[in-house]
Amino acid sequence: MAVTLADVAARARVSAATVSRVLNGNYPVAQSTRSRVLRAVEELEYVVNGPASALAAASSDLVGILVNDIADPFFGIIAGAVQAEMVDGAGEDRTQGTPGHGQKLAVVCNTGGSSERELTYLTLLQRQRAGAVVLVGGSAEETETYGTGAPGSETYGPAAVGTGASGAGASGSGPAAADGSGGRRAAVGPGGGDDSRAARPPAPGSPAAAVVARLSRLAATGTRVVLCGRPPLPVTGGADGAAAPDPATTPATLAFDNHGGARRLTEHLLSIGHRRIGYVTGPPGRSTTRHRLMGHLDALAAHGVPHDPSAVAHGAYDRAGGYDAACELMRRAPGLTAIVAANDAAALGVSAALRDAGLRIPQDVSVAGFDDLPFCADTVPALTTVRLPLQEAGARAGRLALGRERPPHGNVTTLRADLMVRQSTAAPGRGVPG
Amino acid sequence: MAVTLADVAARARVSAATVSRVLNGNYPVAQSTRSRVLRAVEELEYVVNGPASALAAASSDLVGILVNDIADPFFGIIAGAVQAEMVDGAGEDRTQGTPGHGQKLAVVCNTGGSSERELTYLTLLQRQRAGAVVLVGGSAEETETYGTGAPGSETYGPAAVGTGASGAGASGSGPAAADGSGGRRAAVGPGGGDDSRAARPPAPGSPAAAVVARLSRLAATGTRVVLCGRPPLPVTGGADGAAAPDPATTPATLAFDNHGGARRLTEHLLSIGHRRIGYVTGPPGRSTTRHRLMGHLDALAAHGVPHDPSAVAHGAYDRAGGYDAACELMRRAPGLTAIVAANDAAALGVSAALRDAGLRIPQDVSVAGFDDLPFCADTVPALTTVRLPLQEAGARAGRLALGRERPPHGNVTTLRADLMVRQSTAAPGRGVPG
DNA sequence: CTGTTAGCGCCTTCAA
DNA sequence: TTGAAGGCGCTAACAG
Repeated sequence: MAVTLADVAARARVSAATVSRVLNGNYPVAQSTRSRVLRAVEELEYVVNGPASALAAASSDLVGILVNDIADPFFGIIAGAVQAEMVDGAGEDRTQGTPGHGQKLAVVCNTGGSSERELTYLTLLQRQRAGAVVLVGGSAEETETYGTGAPGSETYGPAAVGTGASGAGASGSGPAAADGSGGRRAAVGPGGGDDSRAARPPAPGSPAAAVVARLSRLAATGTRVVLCGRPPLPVTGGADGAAAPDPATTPATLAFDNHGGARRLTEHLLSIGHRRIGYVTGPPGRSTTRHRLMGHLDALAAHGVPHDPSAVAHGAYDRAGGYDAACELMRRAPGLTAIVAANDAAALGVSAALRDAGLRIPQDVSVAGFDDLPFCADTVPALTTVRLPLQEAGARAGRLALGRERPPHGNVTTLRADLMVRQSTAAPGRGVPG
Repeated sequence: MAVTLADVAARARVSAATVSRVLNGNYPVAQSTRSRVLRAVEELEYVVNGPASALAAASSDLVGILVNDIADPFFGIIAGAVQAEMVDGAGEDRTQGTPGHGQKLAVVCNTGGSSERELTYLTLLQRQRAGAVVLVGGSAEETETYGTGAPGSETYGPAAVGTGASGAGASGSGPAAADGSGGRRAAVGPGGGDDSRAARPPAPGSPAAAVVARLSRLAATGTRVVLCGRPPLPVTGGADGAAAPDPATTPATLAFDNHGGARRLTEHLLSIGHRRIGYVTGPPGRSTTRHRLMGHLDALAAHGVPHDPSAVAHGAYDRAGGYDAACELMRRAPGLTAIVAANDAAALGVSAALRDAGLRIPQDVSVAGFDDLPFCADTVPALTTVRLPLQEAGARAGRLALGRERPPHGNVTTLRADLMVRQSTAAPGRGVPG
């Protein structure tokens, strides 16, 4: 059917082995032979058979990029940066005449944030013997205790996401203090509350646990695994061995400082006088959702502002989620003078809801987002938000996946999250009417 | 190293062939044997070797989706819809226990709109023996004659993109009437001006030509090729054979009615009284750019409004391009009462530029976009635009790629483009000051 | 229904 | 520097 190596070899009057060596450029070949082979390749329009070469070489040039939502620019920007890194980086000893040879095929897969689909794609990629896998965006977490943010919901209790100062293994510390009554963690310094701690171990048997297991196996079989905008993998193996995480098998991680960014954002609002601040969360069961909310709550606690559960509404990372959650907040938490959304898209929805209710931004109510997507500067009023270095994160993830950049000590890097104050936040106004 | 079929076979005490049959579910196997095999698969955590099976079966489950800009929601939405179709559709006779088996690995590749990178990815996909390739978004075109839109620039001359009523093979009809003096095409009925005609043939030897060639070869070797939001492939082979396009080798095409949508949008503005209408184009050398501009110009011509080349500024499909182009328009074309942008993101930039110049929308100047991305409804004021059925396009493209939907007669479907009138357009105001 | 037998196209020693 | 030969892991006839 298709042209094969043997055809090229015949035409160039050499053996298949020689053609292979020319094409892979990893072995000395006489210049004259080389050009003869190259010409035959051209004339025959030969294209390497990827599966065959992957089979023989036990490796492929596939690199998978898993994202939660491909339609969300947050992921698009990161994925684009990863891909750009792959394309640029592979141009070194390319054999001219065979375009794409030596290139990585960086492909993005859309998981919709579901661990099941994540698992499906990981399996598919493992089947293809992908050389690397980059997972972008928050990981799924258990959500049994997810409710309305009321006291007793340990999921969001400050203790569960402490600064580390409260001791290791805090996950069993119970529901206490979820209402923010404990100001004991007020001294959280900068950098003390990032997302670089390992994610909470998922329930055994859950899809999330399966993802973790499969990632370890991938890493163990030579596939580079990179986590980008995602917390480090939980330490597995709990009871049996207490085995220290093997650096070779521990995925390189680039975590955003979601917690710190959220904290600084809320601190900004507090500093300009707000006391009744509403919060619209992301979807339940996502690490990012939890980290951002915790940053917000920690800021409140640190400033002695009691946490009012009714000021937290559960939303999603999109416009509709923000809109609905804002409506709910207006209904049940009158007096709010500011609303923080878990990301920019949700903030857009919040703004729309407020406007539809006849409230002005920021004169009546302040609004803030998170991520600083490109459109933030263009909204009216321009949105106060937290800037995440998406491009940089993607580029570094790409380099890590290629092995062109050494992972940092401990395999975890935390990327800064900078406050961007714009026009959507101002001193408290009349607030949401009661 | 890794677990192989033979390992599973040994453990299940059957032959490798039987294991293969169980896994592929395409052949009868006794229930008892089947479950024994499945258990062995589980216990050994066996994962099929994709390359090996692709080699043996001479096909793979890889499907490539090529987009111009993965960070642009326009592409993200379509790509997401394509992927969703792949995931949902394959659930039929999945062998429980081997997640992902029988699934397609739909992957998106970011071309940046460059034919070179498009070619690179096509080569890579061809190497992997991808089962299908979906190309999303306008194709690259030659741009030698691209200038300031002045008369004489045949690239944008109405004749080059006629309704078909003016006879076949109109591409040589010269630069006449580019100033809109000919109202002869005023009677363009609905659906008469879509993008379903074949794209202009690229210059021989250009990367764009190479893309066309490679697509034909892919199609000829059994890879399904689908064009989505992209004009049909130009008819190749010009002089020699005049071979009628082989339906089996002609890619299925889903084209948006860019031309008609743009025309209707400008007609809307004309109908509410605008006469001095500015236009911000997309990047040069893209079919979409040309089609949309032509729709605009045709509407002007049809209404007897002379075309003023200085009212057309060349931009890009992003916010920055819109901003800069709008600034240029304000400088050189005073008196504009409306500005149409080639897409929504650019419209955002146009709006920002106008606002920065102290102009109100729509009281002073009306603004319109194209695509109707989700954020359009949330801008202030809400953006008048043209809605493209992105989800539907992606879903159908996915089904075509899977062979689950028959391509239409002639292999080309044109998707509607509906005018969405919102608050950013109104009766002419004071316009751009001179 | 199940086992046996050949390759699929390429890479990689091992010789020459 | 080049050729010959074996095998990567799986699938697809063909027998039984």
